[in-house]
Amino acid sequence: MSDSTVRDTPRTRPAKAPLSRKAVVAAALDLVGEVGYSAVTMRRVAQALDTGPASLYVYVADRDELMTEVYDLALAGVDLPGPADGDWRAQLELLVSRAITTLASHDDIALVAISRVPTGPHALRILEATMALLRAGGIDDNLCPWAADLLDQYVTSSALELAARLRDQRTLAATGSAAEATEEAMSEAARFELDSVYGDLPADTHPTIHALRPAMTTAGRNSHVSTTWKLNVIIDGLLSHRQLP
Amino acid sequence: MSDSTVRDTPRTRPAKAPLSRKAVVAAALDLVGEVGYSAVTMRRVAQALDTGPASLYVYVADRDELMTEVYDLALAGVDLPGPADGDWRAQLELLVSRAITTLASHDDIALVAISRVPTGPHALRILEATMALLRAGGIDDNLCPWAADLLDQYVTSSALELAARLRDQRTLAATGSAAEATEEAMSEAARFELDSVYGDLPADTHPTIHALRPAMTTAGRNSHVSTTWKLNVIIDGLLSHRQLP
DNA sequence: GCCTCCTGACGAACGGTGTTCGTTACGAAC
DNA sequence: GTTCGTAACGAACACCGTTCGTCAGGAGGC
Repeated sequence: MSDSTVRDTPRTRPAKAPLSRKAVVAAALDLVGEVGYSAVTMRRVAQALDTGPASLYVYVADRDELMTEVYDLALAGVDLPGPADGDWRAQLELLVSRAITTLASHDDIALVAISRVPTGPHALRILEATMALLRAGGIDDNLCPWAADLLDQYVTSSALELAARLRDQRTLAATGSAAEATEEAMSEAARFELDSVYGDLPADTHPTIHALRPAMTTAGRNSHVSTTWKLNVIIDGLLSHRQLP
Repeated sequence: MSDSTVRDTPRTRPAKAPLSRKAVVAAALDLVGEVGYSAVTMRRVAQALDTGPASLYVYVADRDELMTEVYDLALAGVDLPGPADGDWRAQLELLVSRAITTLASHDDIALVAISRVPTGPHALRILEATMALLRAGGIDDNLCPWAADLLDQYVTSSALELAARLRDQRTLAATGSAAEATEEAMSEAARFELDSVYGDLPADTHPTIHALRPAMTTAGRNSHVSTTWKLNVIIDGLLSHRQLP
């Protein structure tokens, strides 16, 4: 960028680690964290690797395949709980919340899992651990796949919800001058916006929303406590459907 | 396209109903059903209305706003259950499954609801009905918003899963020569693909998946029975968390 | 009746996207 | 030393969302 005395021909470039599938995927994952999922373009990935977009297609079929790999690499950051973390239920809750926070820390990468059943090595590693915990909890063998699928749906959608919240927080922190952009302040802003929507609703057509309006906003959608509450709802539901009908 | 004798100037065009926000949104919704969510471009919407892309921006701020409107219009197709449909639980199950199938019939339109809390009139109509049913089921007032949020997460993610399955079915029906593209055959194909993934897994690193392999595939991921099972799991979980902790 | 003004319509263009093609240049094998 | 397969890449294609400046046609004032 600055070395204007030396021509920046490919020959004068410093080291330039050779391209590889792993390097491409790793660069894309970093970029997802920096600029966001939808802003990760083939051109930007190439630029980060100091090459042109066409060069990426040697290692990756298309953007879809690249993002599928990025998704699995993101899941590599999820540590599996062990016996030291408590009984099966405590471990399952820990695994699920770790998966959610890890995925959400990479923006909307969970979008990859929404139309596809992930089959990458780390996705399978987590699926294995999930089903082992479910079996330990006494879920019927024939129901374990469904239960794991339900938990996966919950993980994916919660990760996307959390990612959207973090993104809002970040953009608000960037534009907000001096006002705190803490979770508190942010929730307050979102709460206010939603509250005005619910507040404008006529009481005769939407009586329940009207009556529950205080609860709708003070509860704080998407807060940590609501997330754990929802997960406990699902696990208890699973326990009451332990056996085949 | 064919009338080559008459110049197709704007002046010679037949009727051309005047543009309007409703007309734009309706055209976009139709297009979503025909070509799929991601293929609905401003240019295609404009073409369907026999105009240019720039003309749309008089009625719609950008593609995001258009799709948000399309989402709510899609929800207009969801009929609310009534007392004739059974008790609160039967009605809630009916409402949720109707929402899922309706959304999924418009491809990936549910993507709109994933980063945003929908606040359109029909979304609010359905939220009102959902919370009323939850209250009828004895869910604590302070928990109703969380419960509704959980159900909404389930609806959205299930709609996207179902939409992906319908899309696969359609493309398979288009390419498949004479082979039946029934749900059975399709499931079979997807099952085979997944089965090979699970089958290649070494038993020592993934013992649970290995042991449960028959259940993982015969169960038929995403089948109707698994969907209703999952919904029942959630509702029973909600019932066991009726009261504030 | 005429003129002005305003607003919906839209052609053209900008900057970006994913992807492909044809050509290089380099390293290994013979 | 020559050949050859292939990674690298510059250029281009067909699109995309969006904006700008122009144009036409109807409403309102004189």
